[in-house]
Amino acid sequence: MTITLYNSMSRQKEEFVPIEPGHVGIYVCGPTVYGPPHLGHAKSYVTFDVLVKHLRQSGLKVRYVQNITDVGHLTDDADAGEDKIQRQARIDQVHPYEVVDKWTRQYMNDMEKLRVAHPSFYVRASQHIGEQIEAVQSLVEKGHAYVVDGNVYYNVESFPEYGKLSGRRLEEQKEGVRVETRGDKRNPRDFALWKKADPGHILKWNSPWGEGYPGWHIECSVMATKYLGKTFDIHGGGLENKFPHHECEIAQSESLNDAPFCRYWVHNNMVTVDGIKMGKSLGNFRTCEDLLARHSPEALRAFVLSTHYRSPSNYTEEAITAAASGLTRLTQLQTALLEIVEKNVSAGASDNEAEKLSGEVDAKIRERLDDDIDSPGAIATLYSFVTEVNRFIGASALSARVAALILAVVQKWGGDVLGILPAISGKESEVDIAPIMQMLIELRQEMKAAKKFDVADAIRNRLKDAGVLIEDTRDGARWKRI
RNA sequence: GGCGGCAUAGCCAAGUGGUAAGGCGAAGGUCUGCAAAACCUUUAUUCAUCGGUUCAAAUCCGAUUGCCGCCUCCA
Repeated sequence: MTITLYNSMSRQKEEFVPIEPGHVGIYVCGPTVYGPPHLGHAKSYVTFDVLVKHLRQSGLKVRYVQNITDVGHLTDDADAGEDKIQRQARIDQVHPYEVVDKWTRQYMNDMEKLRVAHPSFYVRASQHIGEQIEAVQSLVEKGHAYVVDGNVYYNVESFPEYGKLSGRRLEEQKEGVRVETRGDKRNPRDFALWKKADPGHILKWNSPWGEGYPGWHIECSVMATKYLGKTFDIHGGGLENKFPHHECEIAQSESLNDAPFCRYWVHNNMVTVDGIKMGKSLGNFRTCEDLLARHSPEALRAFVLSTHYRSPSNYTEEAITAAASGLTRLTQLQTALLEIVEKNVSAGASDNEAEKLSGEVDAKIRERLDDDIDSPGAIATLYSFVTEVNRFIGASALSARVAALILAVVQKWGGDVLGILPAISGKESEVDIAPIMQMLIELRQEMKAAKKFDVADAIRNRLKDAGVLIEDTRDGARWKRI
C-alpha cells in the first residue's frame, strides 16, 4: 500500500512517507470566523476530511489540527486595512468575540451536518498570543524582522528561498501596480508579524512593542509547529492561500526553527459559480446553511467529491441534483442488502462470484484513494459495483453472509470514508410506525387480491402524501420514508 | 506585466504512452393490474486547434485559441 499525494512544493505526485512511521501530523488552515461558511469551505474541509479518514483507515494514526482565525486577519493586505472581525463587530455593534463565537458555532454546526469529522482538535489564534509574541521576538533577534513604530515586519530579503512554494521570485515582483508601498517597510513584500493597535482597536494585547495584535500569517506557523513539531507531514489549505499566506508561513517558520516547515503541501482548488470564482466580494457565494436546507449532506458531499480536489468545482443547482439522483441507487442497495441479512438467507447461487468481486472492488477503491485522493474514481468504482450487486440481488443469488460482506464494503467506503451513503435512519418518531405499516400493507394486499385496485391505490397515495412510499415487489410490498 | 492551472459526449467527470471508467439526462426493453425500484440495450471511431516525437498519444514536446485562479482579504 502506497499513498501518493500531489505536493504543491515539488509540483508533482509523491509517495507519502510519514516522518514517524505509522503517525501523521496534518495542519489545515481553517476559516476566519466573521461570516457564514459557504460551499468553498465545504469543498476544502470535505476534501481534508476524506484525506484524514483514508489515512486513518489505512492504519495510520493521524493528528489533525485545524485553526480558527479569530484575530488579526485584515481586510486589506497584510499591513493595512482593518481587522475583519473588528469590522464585522462594528457593523453588528457587538463585541468582536460575539462575532467570533457566533460564526464559530455556525461553522462547527455546518461541518457536523456535512459529516465532516471533528479534527483532533481546533486551535485558536487568540489563545496563542503569548507564543506568537515569543516567535516574533525571536525573529527580531535572529535578524529576520525589524521594528518600526510599534509594528514588526518580516524582512523577506533575509530568507533567500522566499517564493519557493508559489514560484514567485522577489526580483520579479514589480512594485507599484497592486502592491502599495508602505512608507515604513523596507521592502514592499515585507509583511506584518505584529501590528500596532489603533486607539479604537478592541482585540489587542501588550507586547514588547506596545499594544497591538499579531499579523495573520504568524498564527499558523506558531500553532502548527507547537502541536505537530518543527517539521511535520502535511499542510493543507485552499489554493488561494498559497501566496502570500503559505509562503509567509514557510519563511517565518523556517527562519525561526532552522528546519523545513512541512513535507507535503496539499492545496484544494476553488468553487466557481457559473464558471466564476465564488467570493464574498462578488456576492455570488452559496452558504452551507442555505444549501443544506435544500439538499442532503450526502448530496453535497457527492457533488464536492465528484470533482477531484485539485480541479475547480463549478456550482450549479443541476449538478447537485444530479449527484443526489445518483445517490439513491446507493441508498437503495443498502436497504436491499440489509433485507437479505435480516431474512438470514442461506442459499446464494452467486456467492462465490460476488465475494470475489467485492474483494476486487474494495481493493480498487482503496487504490483510487491512494492515488492522490481520486474521489471521482472511487465513486465511479462504487457505482458500477452497485449495478453488479443489484443484478445478483435481482436474481436472488446472495446469501446473508455475502450480503453482509458487501454491505461492509459499501458502508466502509461510501459511508465511513466518503460520507455519501446516508446512515440508516433509526426511529424518527416516538410511535413505531412499522407495525402500523405492516397492517396497512396487509390490508392493501387483500384489496389487491380482491381486485379492488382503486382502494389499493388510494391507500398508497394517501401514504405518499403522509411521507411514506409503498413499493410493490415480487416478494410483497415494502415501505420507506420519503 | 509576472506565476500557476484547465480544455474529454446534452450536462458532470475519471483516465497521464497501448487503443475512451462511472454518474446525471434521454430513448427503447424486461418485470408489473398500474406505479415505483431494479436490471438489460442504445447515447464520444474520438479526447480545443495545428504541428512534432513514437510501432503506438486523450496521454510526451512545441505553437495557437479559449477559460480559470493567484499576484489585495478569501476555503
